[in-house]
Amino acid sequence: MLTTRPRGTNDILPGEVEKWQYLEELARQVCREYGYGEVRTPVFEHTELFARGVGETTDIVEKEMYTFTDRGDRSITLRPEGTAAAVRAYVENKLYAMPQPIKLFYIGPMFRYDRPQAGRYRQFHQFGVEVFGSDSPAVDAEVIAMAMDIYERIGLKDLELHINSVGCPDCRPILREKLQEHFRPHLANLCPNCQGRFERNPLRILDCKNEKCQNIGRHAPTTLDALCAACDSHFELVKSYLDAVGVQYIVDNRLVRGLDYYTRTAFEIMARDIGAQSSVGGGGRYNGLIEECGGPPTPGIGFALGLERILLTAERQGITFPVTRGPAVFIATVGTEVEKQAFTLLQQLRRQGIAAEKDYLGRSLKAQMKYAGKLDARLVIILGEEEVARGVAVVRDMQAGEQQEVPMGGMVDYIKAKS
RNA sequence: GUGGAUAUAGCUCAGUUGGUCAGAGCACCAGAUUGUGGCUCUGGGGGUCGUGGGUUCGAGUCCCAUUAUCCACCCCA
Repeated sequence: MLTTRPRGTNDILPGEVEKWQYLEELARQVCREYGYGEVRTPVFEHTELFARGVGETTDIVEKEMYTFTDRGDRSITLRPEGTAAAVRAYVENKLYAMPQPIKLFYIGPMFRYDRPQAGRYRQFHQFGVEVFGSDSPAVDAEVIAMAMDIYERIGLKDLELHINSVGCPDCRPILREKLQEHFRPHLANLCPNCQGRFERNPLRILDCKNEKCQNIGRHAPTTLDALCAACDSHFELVKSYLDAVGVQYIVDNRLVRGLDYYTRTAFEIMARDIGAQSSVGGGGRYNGLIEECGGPPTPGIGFALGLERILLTAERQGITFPVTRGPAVFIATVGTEVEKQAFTLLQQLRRQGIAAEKDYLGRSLKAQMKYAGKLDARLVIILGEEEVARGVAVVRDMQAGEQQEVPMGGMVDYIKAKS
């Protein structure tokens, strides 16, 4: 155990971490353009926040949270998602008193106690945004378009955007009743899971993957059949805004997401070829959540993208990220006499903003050259006792395979000019 | 929480019906004119065969347990 990481977690090492940095920077850039400010909240919160915010009956709260009691006897939970904490921060810091809407983004680790499999980990990373304080369908469209924009800039292909409207507190009870009416005669034939959902949240029976449930639900009324006039027109406007900017979508009237807080717009983005866990992102509107969490009645909407799954999709699709290059300069030495000069030169170069490296294992010149090649250094400065005595050093261009003598006094300037 | 598969050098894997089976390729290190990389050649280091039991004269090779990984269910990112 001493040398194995906890189940479902990952080390991201040099070589891999550059992809993460690239992704994160891309997301931050898009946020700048769309006007979203970063919020950094704790990775743990009071358990109660998630129980109330995410929903007591969700799988996340019922069986997937990393919950523990701290030394002060408080129940603490490692955040399983980002929205609840963002809402808490909005309320606690009274951001509702600022000019609305408030547009935030976050990026960081989330924790869920699941059985790991392809694209699913116990510690995983999400990038997400939240907009508080506007119920405009244009905001729904902005948020969805932004997510799609990010995928597109990464270069992901063949993604499917599914959208739906799950109604509001006015129309959902009506749908709920209609659904129960439809499923009641077949109650005994539903899967055990859905039998429980019948009372708690009949909406969820609609997107159950169980074959029997799907058959029974085939002719059930869908979310869109019961929308009230306000929700219906909201949904129509969202679609028209998406149409206006050319965002392709599939209306999926069986899409019901697993978190209880969604109202009206719900959406999910799926990728092919990354296994069963095909969702690379999702989100929706949550007009009741902020009030539920103790804030003033405030509409909100957001999405979250799974970074591991994005990276997995990119890998499967053969998408390459900008590669990081090796050091501009490698300083090789011959003889112990020149070590100090090499070290001094190394630091001078670095202070000029030039990535420079040297050997620290006492390697032979041949081995140093080989090592420099492995590091993908562009130039190698060879400090030989003979040349140094004459005040010069050899600079070798590794790509061209050519080298020449350069006076030590002008070395930094020479390298600067070359790199 | 349920089911299936896998677990041999840093990596990818061979290892026949249990008896030189502890190997290969790559990687790493060193040499091939005692001051020069990328190709080639030669040599070298490195593994309690996931862990713990058991069967057997003898087990990577069979059995059980355990841990981990992978895949799927469930759920979601």
